[in-house]
Amino acid sequence: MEVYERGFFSISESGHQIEEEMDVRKGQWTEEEDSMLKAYVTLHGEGHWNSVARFSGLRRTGKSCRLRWLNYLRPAVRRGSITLEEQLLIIQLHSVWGNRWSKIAEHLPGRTDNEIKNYWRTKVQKQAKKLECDVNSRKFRDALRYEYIPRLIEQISRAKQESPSGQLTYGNETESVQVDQSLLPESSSEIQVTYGSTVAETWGIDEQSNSNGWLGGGDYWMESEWCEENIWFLQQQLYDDEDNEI
DNA sequence: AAGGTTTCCAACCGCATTCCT
DNA sequence: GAGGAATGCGGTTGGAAACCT
Repeated sequence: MEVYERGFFSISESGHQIEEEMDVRKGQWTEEEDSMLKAYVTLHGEGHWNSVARFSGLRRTGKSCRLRWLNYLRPAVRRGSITLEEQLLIIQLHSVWGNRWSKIAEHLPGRTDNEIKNYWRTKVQKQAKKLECDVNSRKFRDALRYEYIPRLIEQISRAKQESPSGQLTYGNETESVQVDQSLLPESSSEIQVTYGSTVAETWGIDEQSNSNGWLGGGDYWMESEWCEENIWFLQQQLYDDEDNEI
């Protein structure tokens, strides 16, 4: 069903402000609208979204056109599920910048702020809810630090070992990813997470993996050098992936 | 198979910031 | 510098798809 709403298009032309009232379309974009927008932006470039809305023939607001282009139609947009490296990077960057999604997105080539925000809300916040704590709480940060991140690193490492050529497969995807072994944590020190069993269950970690030496991985995840170094490294991985895809 | 529930993500909304005159 | 328009950002919502009973 098509949804239209009476609204104003407002653009400036030769220094004069022009306002025109017309029906504004809302809701899901059709293929036809997508190709109209794509064609217009390809021809005239990005920006001036109110003009795009007016002159492309689309009955959409400038805001809507911008969002559709940035989150979906832009050639650089990377589709598909978030990879392990990306998950790790998102968690790390979130610990640095909080909910500044666009800032985080800058470090994940091809990913949009919207996608990252959605990932955080649907995946990470869900885990916090299961643990009955706030995402910003100490308890949850520790759960990420001592349980989830080591597990992610372990998975990346395992995938690397299984596929020494650097070809990692996540679900249906095949990606060219190399993980620097030196960034992986040393064997476990003595740190114990008191609510261990609950957390382990929540993250889907079994007894075997709990005792394999990764969990409670000591101080490798401290806010300073490790973080910056690792963020840099993961970024390189992601940029490399992009190059390989071209 | 049907109906209910949950999950996921595209898109909207309002506010903040930047840009332009 | 002021004011208004354009753009950007983050929170939220709605609906389709997937999953469960």
